[in-house]
Amino acid sequence: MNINSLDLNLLQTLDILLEELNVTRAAQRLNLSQPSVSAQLARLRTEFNDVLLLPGPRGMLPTARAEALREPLRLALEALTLAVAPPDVFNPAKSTHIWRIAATDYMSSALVLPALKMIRDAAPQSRMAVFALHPPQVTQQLEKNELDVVFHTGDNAPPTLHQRKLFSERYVLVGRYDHPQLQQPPTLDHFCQLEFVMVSPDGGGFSAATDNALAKLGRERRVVLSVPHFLFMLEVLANSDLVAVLPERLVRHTPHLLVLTPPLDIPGFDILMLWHPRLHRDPAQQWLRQQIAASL
DNA sequence: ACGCGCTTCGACATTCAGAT
DNA sequence: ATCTGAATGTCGAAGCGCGT
Repeated sequence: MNINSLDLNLLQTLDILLEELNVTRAAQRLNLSQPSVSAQLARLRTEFNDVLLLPGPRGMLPTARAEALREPLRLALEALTLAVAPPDVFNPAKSTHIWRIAATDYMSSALVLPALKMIRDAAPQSRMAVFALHPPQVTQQLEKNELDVVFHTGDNAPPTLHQRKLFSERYVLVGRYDHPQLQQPPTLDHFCQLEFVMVSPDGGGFSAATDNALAKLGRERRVVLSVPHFLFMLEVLANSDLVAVLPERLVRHTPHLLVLTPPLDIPGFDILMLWHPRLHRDPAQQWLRQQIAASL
């Protein structure tokens, strides 16, 4: 018996033959002609080196080898049928899935937080793991099935991944609510005299989109503090006279901060949701992506 | 003898993989 | 893209064994 040369359809035929013990009825069930099933039985006999079914009164009688095959064959075919069946419709109420999402702390605040309640309500037994975003590694992480979904800015998104634009973000000027220099919307001159804190995810950066926009006007600002995380920046803003230019969604639920429109045009950015083509049609993953998009 | 069911055969069609 | 050969299917027919 060489499993590589065995036609799986022959096993299905044998299974039905062992049930019916009648070649004619087996042929009817298989939608084949009786001679075809007879020929398949002949091939099965060659493969198993056993006659398997002996002609008897009103049908066939199984050999001991055929009897021994009956149960394991049935179980194997059932397992195969289950394995190749179309995936079940995803049922969030019963799901114990662990969702794996990569995001910056800003994206966690803007995206994961709104989606969390919807996901928790609909799939209370599921869990969520948020990973730090490392843009150069996301393609590999998705390929290795280490992540389900990645939040990414619109520029430089890997083209091999599926993507959905979630929203366009704009920048706002933020400082503490009683900041003495923010009680009136600042002019460009006042803006350039403020002292800024900024986020540099890679650490140590003192220039960002705001500085590029200022440079086009021949102006510059004073960035006196560079931090790696948005969370620490919010603490700095609330407890000092430093100000920051931040994505609007980061501060829309922060009560003790003043949020103003900057006195110059700073190009915003798009936020995308990225996922691997392998997960594109997965019902559970489709549900997760729907929840995230619907929560915005 | 007859009916039933299995096997085998021949002729032909279809599908598929491999070669060109 | 096309050709070729193998495998497998169909149908119809015939032969065989067995039970009635």
